Amino acid sequence: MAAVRSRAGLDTIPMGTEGQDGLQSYMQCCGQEGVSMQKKMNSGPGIEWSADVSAQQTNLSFSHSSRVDLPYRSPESVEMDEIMAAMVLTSLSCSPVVQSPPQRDLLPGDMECCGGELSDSGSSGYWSWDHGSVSPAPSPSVTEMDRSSGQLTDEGLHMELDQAACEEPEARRCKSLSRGAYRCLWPGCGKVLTSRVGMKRHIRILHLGGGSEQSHREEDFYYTEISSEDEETAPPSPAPSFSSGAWTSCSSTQSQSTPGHQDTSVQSTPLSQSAPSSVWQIHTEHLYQACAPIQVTVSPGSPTFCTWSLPGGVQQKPQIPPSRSRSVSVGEQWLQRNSTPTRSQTMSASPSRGHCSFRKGRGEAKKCRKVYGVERRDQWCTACRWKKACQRFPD
DNA sequence: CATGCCGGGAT
DNA sequence: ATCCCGGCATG
Repeated sequence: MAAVRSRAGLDTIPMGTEGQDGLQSYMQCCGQEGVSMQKKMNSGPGIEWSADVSAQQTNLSFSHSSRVDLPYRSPESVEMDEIMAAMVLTSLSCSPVVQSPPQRDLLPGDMECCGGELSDSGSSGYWSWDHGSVSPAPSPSVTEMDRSSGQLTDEGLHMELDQAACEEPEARRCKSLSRGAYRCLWPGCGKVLTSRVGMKRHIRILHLGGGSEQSHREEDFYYTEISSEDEETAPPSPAPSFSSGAWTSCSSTQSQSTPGHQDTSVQSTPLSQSAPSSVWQIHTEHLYQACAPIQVTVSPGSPTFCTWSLPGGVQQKPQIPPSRSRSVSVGEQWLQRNSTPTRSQTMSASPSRGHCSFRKGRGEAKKCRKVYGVERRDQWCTACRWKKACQRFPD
């Protein structure tokens, strides 16, 4: 979500109000483009530069994306002049080679650890069962970002994530919301730390050489945040996903084919996985439909894809009261071995439960009403009593 | 018209 | 979640 928002929202604009934070990343990401920018702003002879502006801005918004939501704000606000000065400084000292490379990377580590959190995010409603992996809607945005921001270069990212993870509480706080890493942009450095403070210190000591007041501010301009908040929503496992993009996000390396193609392919192979979910959903919509017969059929009946365990919700209650007459049990048995399998498969074919309300013509099977008659309505199956599709004598 | 059951409301 | 019913489709 955040990614999407930020993508569109050109968060870089409000740099004046954001202070250093906004600016810093702005610069880092833009590399030499920053130069053109500042030149222009300084009311220079911008003819030569003006051409860049548009392109630059687009780039900007992209690379900068993940910063927006950072709760962390540098307390001090900086004057425009100061910012400009810093920009010049940075742009001059940084070679394009160093700046251009990795803009935003996927941290494999981060991706792994996000699985747990998601798994329990079950919610009410139909998809309660595997929600964690299905729901992460934001994932598509990740995909887009990846594509748009060029290649994923992991160089250096792996370096200090572990050690730095325990650096500063403050950084932790930030991390909790936007698990970011910070990459040093100093020419030839590229060091990555997970803590902002740590990164500052790194820059101050190693690159700025000392702890002068001046450098205190400047270090902000020499690192960029590599946010991984995007990835954290990506499903770690090959879970079924109906929203295109989820798979892409967690398989940036394995999925080489074009996105367009994937959409279709999802229907074939992954469908085998995703389909059941829809089946569950459909069958559980009304408990009376998900009762004994269907239950029995679905879980063991389709070994192909139903290896997963059913959630408690699907466990049906003993639907048929003990007081059932003989004919009742017969009907159920018949039902169990006949209709249900066909039914479930048919339904699974339709991915969306939405309007699969094709009314099958009136079946030949006698329903409870006919069998027992209205006068013995209490012997009907619950579905029939509720004027639902008869579950005892399905068609 | 009788029947089957979807869609939706009530609790 | 459970129960019920209006109303439509079908034969």
